[in-house]
Amino acid sequence: MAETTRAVGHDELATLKLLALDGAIEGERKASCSTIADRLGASNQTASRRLQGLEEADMIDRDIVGDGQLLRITESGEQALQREYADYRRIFERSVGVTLTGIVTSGMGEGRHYITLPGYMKQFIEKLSYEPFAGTLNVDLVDESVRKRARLSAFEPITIEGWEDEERTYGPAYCYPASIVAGDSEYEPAHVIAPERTHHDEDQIEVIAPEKLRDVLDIDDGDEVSIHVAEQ
Amino acid sequence: MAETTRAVGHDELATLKLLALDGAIEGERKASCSTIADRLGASNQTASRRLQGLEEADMIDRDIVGDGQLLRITESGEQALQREYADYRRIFERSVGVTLTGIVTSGMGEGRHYITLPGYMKQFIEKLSYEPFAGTLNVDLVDESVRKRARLSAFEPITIEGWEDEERTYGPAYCYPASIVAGDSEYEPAHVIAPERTHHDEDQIEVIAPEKLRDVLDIDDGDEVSIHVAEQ
DNA sequence: ATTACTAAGCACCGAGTAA
DNA sequence: TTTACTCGGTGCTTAGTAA
Repeated sequence: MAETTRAVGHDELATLKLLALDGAIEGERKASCSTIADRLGASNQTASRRLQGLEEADMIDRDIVGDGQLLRITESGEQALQREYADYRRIFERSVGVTLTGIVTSGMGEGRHYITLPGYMKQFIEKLSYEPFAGTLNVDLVDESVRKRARLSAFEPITIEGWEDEERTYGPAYCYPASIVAGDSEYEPAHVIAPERTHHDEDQIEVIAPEKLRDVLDIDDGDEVSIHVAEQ
Repeated sequence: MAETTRAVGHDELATLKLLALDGAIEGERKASCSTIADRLGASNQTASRRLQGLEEADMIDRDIVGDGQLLRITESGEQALQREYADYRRIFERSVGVTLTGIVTSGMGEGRHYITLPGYMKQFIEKLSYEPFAGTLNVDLVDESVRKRARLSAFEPITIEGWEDEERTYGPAYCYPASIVAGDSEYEPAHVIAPERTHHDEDQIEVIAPEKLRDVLDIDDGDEVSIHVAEQ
């Protein structure tokens, strides 16, 4: 396991939130310590240290360019903000689950190949308490859900460890408990499965379950399904 | 104007969030410094100080009862949390406006009386840039919107000052710019108007506009309307 | 103009203690 | 048990300075 990243304090998190409000999640943003200091109500030395701290904690990437710096929030920075967001949603909303919507589609059969590998399958049985059907349900997320998908990073996933054989290494994956709704039918248990290293703005999602979801839910390519990932 | 309350630091805000997660917005919650200290990852002296600070800042009410304390988040405490929540919504959602839904209803004609008083009317014309129709549209909010209504407190309102004549005093009110949707019609400009001191869980809302909304939107008692309060 | 180092001051933290 | 005070020690903040 890699060295766990240095934790950030609440002051640093507030600085990170400020950068996020400027759009530093979507891409690089130019800023200077003094402008940040003004908005924080602190000295620019403090702003400088906050940014250094966030960089040390791997929450931002920085390029110092003479008349300021180019800042970008990293994936773990976004996750920290998503966790905060989830807290506030839990405070002010009834439920904090995430419901993702999309269209059933045919993947390239990769999912089937990977999940049936013994190195993964053994962990599924142990950690998910069922033996998954040998295939994944691929779902093309609608635009709104592509964005909502990032909320998953605020949840505590079930971690499937990576492993390796003589030929190559197989990366870790995260599983999120979910229920799948299609029309009037709902199926549980199921899990959203995602590789540890996921691209930003991923527009597809894969689901595993003990049975063949296409059969038990009577769905096929082009049908709409909802994937409800439960709180905790 | 009353003495503006002492500002809270980010550490204190995090403590307030913790209490909110325990449900201290809805009602009184029992807690002790040591349990809070554990969850904060700090000493109970620090927890004690945080609670003192939050009380000083008028964000919580406390009753110390020997084997702990009874804590309740005040309205300004909830507002501070709503402002944070609004920040995170702005980061992760496309829009941070609030859309409230409800049913048109007949008020008791109080609104009409108050808004036509010269002490208020003069300010409306000056601050809203229109002369309101002499009456308010009363809307009974649906349950979900009763809760969402609290989000308004995160927005910057247009403040209508209170005043007094020989007989009595008239309290201040807040106006929030809004557009009103009924069926396929949308009307703008309009403002949600709320007295400064509002009860928790208020289930009705009043709207003013330059024209008689019942006429221009062709609505009557029992019709559903949406009130979109814009960002900023 | 930047960022960031160093050093002085001060505010915060937590142990001990009292009520 | 509690909460909250006092009091050292420490670490954070800011001013000044360098690059």
